[in-house]
Amino acid sequence: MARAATTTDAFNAVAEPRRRQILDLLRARERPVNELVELLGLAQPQVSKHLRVLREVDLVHVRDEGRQRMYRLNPGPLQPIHDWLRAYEQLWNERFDLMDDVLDDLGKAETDDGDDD
Amino acid sequence: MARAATTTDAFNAVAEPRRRQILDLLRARERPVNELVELLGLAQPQVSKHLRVLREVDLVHVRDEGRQRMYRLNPGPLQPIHDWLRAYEQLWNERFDLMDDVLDDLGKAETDDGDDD
DNA sequence: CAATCGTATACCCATAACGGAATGCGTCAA
DNA sequence: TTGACGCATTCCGTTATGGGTATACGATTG
Repeated sequence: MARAATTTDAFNAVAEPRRRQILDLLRARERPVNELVELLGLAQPQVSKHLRVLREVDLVHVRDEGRQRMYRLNPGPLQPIHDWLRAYEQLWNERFDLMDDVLDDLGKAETDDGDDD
Repeated sequence: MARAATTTDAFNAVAEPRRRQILDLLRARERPVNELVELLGLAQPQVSKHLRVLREVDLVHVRDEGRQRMYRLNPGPLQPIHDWLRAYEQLWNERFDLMDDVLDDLGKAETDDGDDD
């Protein structure tokens, strides 16, 4: 088996920096492929391919406008990532990092008061 | 070029579901590889390999305890992901999704009543 | 109608992931 | 010391990525 497809979910889709850039650019407003190509400094086919991935995980919506295709951000699928991170958020915000040192100490002290061994 | 290495950053490392599971398990407390193997139902080598990736992006710390290796969560590297998502968080919390429908309608109606074009 | 623009797709290549299986290596027990 | 345990590493095969380049396709223009 290989790595999970980039189109599996937002986690995989967003692991690619260029695709994050694209989403960042679309946060301001919808844009045609053309414009993304210039802003990213990538070749047009690569941009189209990244957009395809983003489309497949529903992170962007497309709208036909003449011969242009306007891409618009759809942030919804990012929410699961945020939800998953929520449980970790407190771990670095609080003083839980102090527990780091405590655990380290315990690890070194080990069987200080235990008669089990 | 291939996909960026899983050890490039936390984004890539946590794109893999199993690795997210491992982190979830380590959130409760530090655990030996052994225990993760049982809880995940994976073969031991695969778990060790996932742990290697997590180590390389510094999402876990290891501590030697006899012939066991205790793995402990280090949530810090997750923060950049959270930071990146912060800009999007408001987009799904607010009523911005209403704008979705409006824009969709505009896209379909297009030049229905507009002589702009 | 032909020519051109804006995009998407097809193809090629180099790279590496992930799982499986075998093995290496340090630690502890008898 | 020999053997068992806990874990890491190596090799294998399959799969798909992401960039490059060429091309196909619909829409607009002349």
